[in-house]
Amino acid sequence: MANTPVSIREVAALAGVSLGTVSNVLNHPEIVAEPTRTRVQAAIKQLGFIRNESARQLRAGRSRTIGLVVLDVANPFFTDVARGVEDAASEARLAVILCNSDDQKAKESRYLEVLEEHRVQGILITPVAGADARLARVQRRGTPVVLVDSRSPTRGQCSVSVDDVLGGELAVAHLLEAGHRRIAFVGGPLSTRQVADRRDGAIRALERAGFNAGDLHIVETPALNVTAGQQAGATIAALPATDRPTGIFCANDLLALGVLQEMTLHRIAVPEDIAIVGYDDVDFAAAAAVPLSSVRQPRHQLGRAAAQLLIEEALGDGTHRHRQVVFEPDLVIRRSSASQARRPRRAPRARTPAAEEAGGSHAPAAAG
Amino acid sequence: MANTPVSIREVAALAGVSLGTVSNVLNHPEIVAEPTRTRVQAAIKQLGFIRNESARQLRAGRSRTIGLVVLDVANPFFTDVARGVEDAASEARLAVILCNSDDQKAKESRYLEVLEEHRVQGILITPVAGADARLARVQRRGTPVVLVDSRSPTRGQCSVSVDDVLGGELAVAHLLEAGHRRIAFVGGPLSTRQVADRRDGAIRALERAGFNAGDLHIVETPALNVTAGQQAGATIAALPATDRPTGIFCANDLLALGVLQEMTLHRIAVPEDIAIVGYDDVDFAAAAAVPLSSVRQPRHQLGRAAAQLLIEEALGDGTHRHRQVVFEPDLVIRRSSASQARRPRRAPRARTPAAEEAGGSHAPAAAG
DNA sequence: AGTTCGTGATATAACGTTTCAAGTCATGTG
DNA sequence: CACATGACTTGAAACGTTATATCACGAACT
Repeated sequence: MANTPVSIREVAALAGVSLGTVSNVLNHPEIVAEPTRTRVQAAIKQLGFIRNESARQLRAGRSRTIGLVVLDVANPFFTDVARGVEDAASEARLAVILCNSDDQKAKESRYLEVLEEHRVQGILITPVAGADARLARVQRRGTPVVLVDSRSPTRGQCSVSVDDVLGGELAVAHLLEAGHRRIAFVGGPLSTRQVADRRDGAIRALERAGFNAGDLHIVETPALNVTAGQQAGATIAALPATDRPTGIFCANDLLALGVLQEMTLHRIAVPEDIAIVGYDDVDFAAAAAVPLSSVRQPRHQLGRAAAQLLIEEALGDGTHRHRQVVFEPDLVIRRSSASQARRPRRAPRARTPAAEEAGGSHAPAAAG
Repeated sequence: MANTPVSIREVAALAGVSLGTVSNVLNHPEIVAEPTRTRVQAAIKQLGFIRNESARQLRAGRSRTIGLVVLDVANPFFTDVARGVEDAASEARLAVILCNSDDQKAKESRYLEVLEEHRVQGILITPVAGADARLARVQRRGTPVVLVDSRSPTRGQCSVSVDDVLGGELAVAHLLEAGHRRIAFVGGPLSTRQVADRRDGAIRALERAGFNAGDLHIVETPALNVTAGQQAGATIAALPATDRPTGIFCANDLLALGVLQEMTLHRIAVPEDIAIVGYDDVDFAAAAAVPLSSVRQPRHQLGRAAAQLLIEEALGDGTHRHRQVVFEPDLVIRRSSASQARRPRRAPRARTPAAEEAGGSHAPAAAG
């Protein structure tokens, strides 16, 4: 059954040439005479010869693969990044080994080892917090590293990331422009870089509009999921209508959907009473009961750019300079934050009757 | 910068032993004397030696990796499968090369080639339709193949799948038990094996309950997404209330969410007027406006089992027999199909007032 | 005819590891 | 004291490929 794979040598024997010639047919077909070439190719086909990549790599010193280490393969953010990486890699005829660190230092470390052993061209990684020393060692040994969705503190490597501060600013500037004056930020834990950045962006937007940082009503959540959003939503709904924020910026879409559901439950109309903006623009955002405005990150591009930087560093002419690429997110406006002036056509039917009942207090009171 | 990686030879020189001894420290540490071993290990550490996996593989004949080829990395079904595969693989100290065929024959073919060139231990694949011959060739050349979420027609390889017929039967049996008599199936295209199987399961449930196949109201959709669900929902909502099905089984959760939204839009209460059951139990099912009942597939287990079969075939003692493993899905009952008898506590607040208006016709008329 | 090219094909030496037969050397035995 | 016995260690031969230097040979020149 498990017949030993055919080697270049057997192909050579069948074609009646030396094994060097077969190698040439494989790698430099133009230098071998036409009749010989076809004869060799026929032999390859007949025997079902498949190159042994290990032997090839051993000779070449490095493999034709790159490693991608993400925190969670199940997260759509990373799957989109992975596709971007894969696109760029396959253009350069490189294969991608996708590794899932699960945000665990031990798993990350194990995978870095595996990737180094495979002599990958380079490693793209969203590192687990505090794994800098480990990465520096990998790099020192000669494997290029590019950080994905995190920035290098030392500038000792390339990185690609998205400007989360700008994302937060876009979201809140949009809410302010729509006339909202009492604005809340829902998200947490605030120790997460992304969450903190988005909050800072929200504050920046407020300050640019003449408000103070203290005017942002912050509802910190323990996590970034729907349940946490529901809890935050309940907290907000419990506020007296006169104090309640009229615009909510959530640190991600799952939170936003939780908040949205809780608003519906408490008969607070979205967007009439409260406008909501999420973050990430997940597939479901557009398909939610009230289509969700959201800050979209160029995830695919992020992966592609990261791979390109890596390829430039690994295969380039040695003139490579480390770069920190920062992408700009953009805001996708949907019904959840549609300004009252231009209500979407379907609204009268789409709105729950609850919205009609509570729908009187449209114009949000100015709040400082 | 890109210093050449240190080899076993340099380690040997530093430790003052032969390179064979270093290899033994690496692979059979128990046979080398304690002082020598520690000396070698110190040298390894000092030089930052990393095994060259290519050289190792070249010697060993096969690599320590397995390939996983999926139709779509962004699909949560496959990401969960991938995690299962990864779990089982890492237990066997194997790395996983994850490839995304994007349902394209050419990409699949290219990746199979790459995996064969890497001399992977074996390949786990959800094949693109009609790629059987290609796979057979791979197998003939000695690389074990295990089919994931599809069954082997020839029984020439192992396969793992989930019983979609049973899933459909569970869903519809549940609706029947809750007293529904007019039942619809929403899904398509019916040429997809999974969709057809789920429909057949629905029919089986009906027949077992004494109905005919023709009693199933089939709404075929062009795709399995939210938009298609909304369209199907609109079609159903347009039916006169007396003819309208009271129980809907959707071929996946996205469709179900679309249907759910459309019901809300038309003020048809879920589950009071119409019960909905989806398929896949995606993350969002539990978090939907009305938490969605759904048929859950053991996705993680599917991947794990597939990897285990492959490992058994590739590394086993040669007594391997091909097996077709079929998992059983199970039904997760949530509010979207809660029987009227035991309404959840929150319902009175959660239901839209529309539900009250149309809520009179609870008891569905028997239909055949 | 002898020389020089040029075109193709060949033989050979790596690449870094693992394995295995063969070697060394102290220790205990007859 | 010679010798067998272990316990380690060593050296050399693979594994399959690619690159490089070499070689054969006919054509085109002196």
